[in-house]
Amino acid sequence: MVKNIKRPRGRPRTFSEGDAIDMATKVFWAKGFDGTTIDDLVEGMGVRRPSLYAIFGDKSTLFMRCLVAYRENKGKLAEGVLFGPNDVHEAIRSLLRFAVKSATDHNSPSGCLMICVAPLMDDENVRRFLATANEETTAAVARRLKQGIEAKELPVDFPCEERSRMLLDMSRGLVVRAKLGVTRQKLLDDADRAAELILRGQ
Amino acid sequence: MVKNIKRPRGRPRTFSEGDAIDMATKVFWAKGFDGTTIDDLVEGMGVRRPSLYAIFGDKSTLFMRCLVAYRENKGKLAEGVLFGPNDVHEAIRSLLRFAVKSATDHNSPSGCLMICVAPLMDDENVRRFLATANEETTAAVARRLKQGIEAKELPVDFPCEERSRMLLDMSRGLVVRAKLGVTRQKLLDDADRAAELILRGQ
DNA sequence: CGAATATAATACCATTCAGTTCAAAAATCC
DNA sequence: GGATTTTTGAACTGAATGGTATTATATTCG
Repeated sequence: MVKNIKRPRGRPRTFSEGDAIDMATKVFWAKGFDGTTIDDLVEGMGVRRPSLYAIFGDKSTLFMRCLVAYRENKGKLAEGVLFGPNDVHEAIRSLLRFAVKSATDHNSPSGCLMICVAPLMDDENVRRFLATANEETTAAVARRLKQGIEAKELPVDFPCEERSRMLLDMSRGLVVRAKLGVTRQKLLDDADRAAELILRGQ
Repeated sequence: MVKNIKRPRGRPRTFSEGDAIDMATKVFWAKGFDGTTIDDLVEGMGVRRPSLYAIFGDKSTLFMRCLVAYRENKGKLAEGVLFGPNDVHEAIRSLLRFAVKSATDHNSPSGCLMICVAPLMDDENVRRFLATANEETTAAVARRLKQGIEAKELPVDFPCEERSRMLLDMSRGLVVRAKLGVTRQKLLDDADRAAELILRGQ
């Protein structure tokens, strides 16, 4: 029963909506919002101008969709790493390494859409989204650290909230350096040392 | 002898070159390179279009001048803090606090030109400048940490280079959060804790 | 097959943009 | 005072940009 998806009425699309969003994301990620033209998007997404406007709305609306999809993708992967089977030390180390790998992946632009691109935008929706995402991510990392306390992997007085903020600040710093062209290997080494310091304090 | 500055030949300028660069810097800092139009600069700098082009060159050239001036200004201030009369712990703490204060100053845009704006630019000169600045700043902080070892304020085996990179990554994270709208007070508290952790490992 | 529907493809439009031209104005030099 | 120099001020230009209108094409439904 593969043919369960009933074809819609009119002429079929030549692209998948999800793929198009992913491609648009890469364009914005590489060039920034203001640096991206509609023609860049048309070329990058493989979607013609009128279809682009009809299906995704204007440039700001499209960016917002990209941002939401980006956070969902990266968030799921990060959560998998953070709440996987590893102990807390390995989980945190892997989280920082994941940030570095994502920011230095040669199959996508360097840096991070939510750190290097979106914060510069003059858009209330974007601002709110980023602020909320920051709070939620901080809370998630803090939750994982608390689990580490419960598992006796961290001292009972470990300052989870504070160290969670530090971890995320650290990852932002590593990601910005990735954007500056520092190599993946150097950043991965620094990520390991940062995890070590933040968790064990040495 | 105040009148020692001989007036140049033609019609006098209605602006100071240095002030104009400072104002242009604020415009780029707030809106990003691609988000800034020449009209924004004309309005922000108080310099008319033809004068702007005649004196400062095109938009990219002007940006580069702003970037150099920005680094010189902030760099001098940061150096004063870092190599001032304080012990190494206070110096490092003050350095992080300086970054936070600069990124949350209500008299200038939030964030940092060299962290939030310039890395996004597709310009080889800018890239080289940022990479060099990063290396030089890392080296300067490491030098200050080594002085701390010599002054017996840090253990002899203190990993100066590594911790210097961590400190700067941390400051980048704090600055990005400033751009997201986190309050100065919260960031200052986190800066204090970060300095504590990075220097004393707890 | 013919009507209906949805996308593709092309061309178009008004606006904005980076950068320029040129006459008028304000100063110094001789 | 007249020539010279430099900036100002306003208007101009060609290209690029965000967004749209229109027609052609591919598909389903009856």
